[in-house]
Amino acid sequence: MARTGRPREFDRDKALNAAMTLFWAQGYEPTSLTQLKSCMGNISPTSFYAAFGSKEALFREVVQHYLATYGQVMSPLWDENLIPRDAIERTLRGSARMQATRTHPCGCLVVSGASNCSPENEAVQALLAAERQRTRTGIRVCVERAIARGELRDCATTAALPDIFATFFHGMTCEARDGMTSTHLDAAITSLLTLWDANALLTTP
Amino acid sequence: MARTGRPREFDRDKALNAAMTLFWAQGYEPTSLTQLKSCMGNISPTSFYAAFGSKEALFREVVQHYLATYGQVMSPLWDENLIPRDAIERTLRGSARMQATRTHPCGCLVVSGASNCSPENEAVQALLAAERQRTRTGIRVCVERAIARGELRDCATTAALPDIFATFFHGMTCEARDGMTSTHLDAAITSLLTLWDANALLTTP
DNA sequence: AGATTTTCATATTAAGTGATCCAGAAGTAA
DNA sequence: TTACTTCTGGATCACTTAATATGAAAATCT
Repeated sequence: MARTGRPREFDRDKALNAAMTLFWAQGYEPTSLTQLKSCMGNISPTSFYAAFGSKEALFREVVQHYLATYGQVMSPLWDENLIPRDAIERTLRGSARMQATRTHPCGCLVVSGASNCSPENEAVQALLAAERQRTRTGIRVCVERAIARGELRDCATTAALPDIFATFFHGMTCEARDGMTSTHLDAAITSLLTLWDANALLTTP
Repeated sequence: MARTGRPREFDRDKALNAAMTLFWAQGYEPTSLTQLKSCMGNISPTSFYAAFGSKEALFREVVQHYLATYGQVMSPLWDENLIPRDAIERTLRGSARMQATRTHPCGCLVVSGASNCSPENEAVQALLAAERQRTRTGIRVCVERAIARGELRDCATTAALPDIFATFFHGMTCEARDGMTSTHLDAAITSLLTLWDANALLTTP
């Protein structure tokens, strides 16, 4: 990108990662420019704005970076090569493990990154809301695919499965942040999936 | 309380309710004193501090008020006269209906009231975290009581039930705020409870 | 009445907010 | 070298934050 001129003295990727950690832990609004600049390597305001544009632009970049890395635990949802049940199980277990890992802030950035917002930052809130909606759609598509493939009965219980999984999925953020371990979440997922199996249809091998 | 002196010109209860609505919608930190004073009836800073002490003191009072009113949807959890399954079902359905009602902000204040916090407001965050822990305990006690009463099998699946219900319960806040209707939540609860029934023991009538 | 108590409106505080300006430093390109 | 581009540090911007100070207004109590 910058082929000429004075080279940047700080590592942009490291700074982005540090910002992600801070936003992840505190959320968008409570995180101040002062905190950000500090954790990004004591960079100056000028350097900050030259490199990232604004606080909101940085947050949007952080979200993209999060989705491309930690957020990939949800990629099974969109993998049509996987059996639907497998896709959902992998997503839930992968998210549980990721969200409860203590090497970074707990919970999911998309769920808790901008949950408290004043009216002037509605756009930031909407950004994450849209991403959550995408997840719900992915879950629903998986369940519908399972029904279409004859792996799941088409009944009232299975019709509610997408909402159950989505609610449980988003609830994990609260639990992980409150200290629930990956082991506990995993056990809960195991039990929750018996709800799927109780409505599964036998497929001839 | 105030028997003598100039009487207060604004309605303290109405002001508290208005503050609750604002905190409920935006969360603790993004809600400014200016917004609060405005929605509480354009009261002056002096009146505000005389009546409520500080922003944090007001929030604590708001939480108590919330627990004493809207938060009562969880009271079945502590009602030992109820059959455990009934206690949990009433709590879930009552919360779902309350959280999705549009006459006030969606979701649960205890879950979303201080989810984004800077370090200096950890105490506020801890206040709500403690309340959520109380809920988890209530759910767990219900399940354990059901097992002790012989209404639920004592197995791995039922051991995970408290965590499932708690995670789902806290997840409802995210769903309700994102627009999920009471009807959808209710249907999800119905299906989720089949997980209980699948592990229920027959009680001789 | 007059003393006391409490609330009110206005102005103001110090600190923090996100964001910009400017002069100089440190590179590349001719 | 000289011209050009980009980054850095520090000062500063206008604005908002939560919280106070001051003095007058409005009630009760003696």
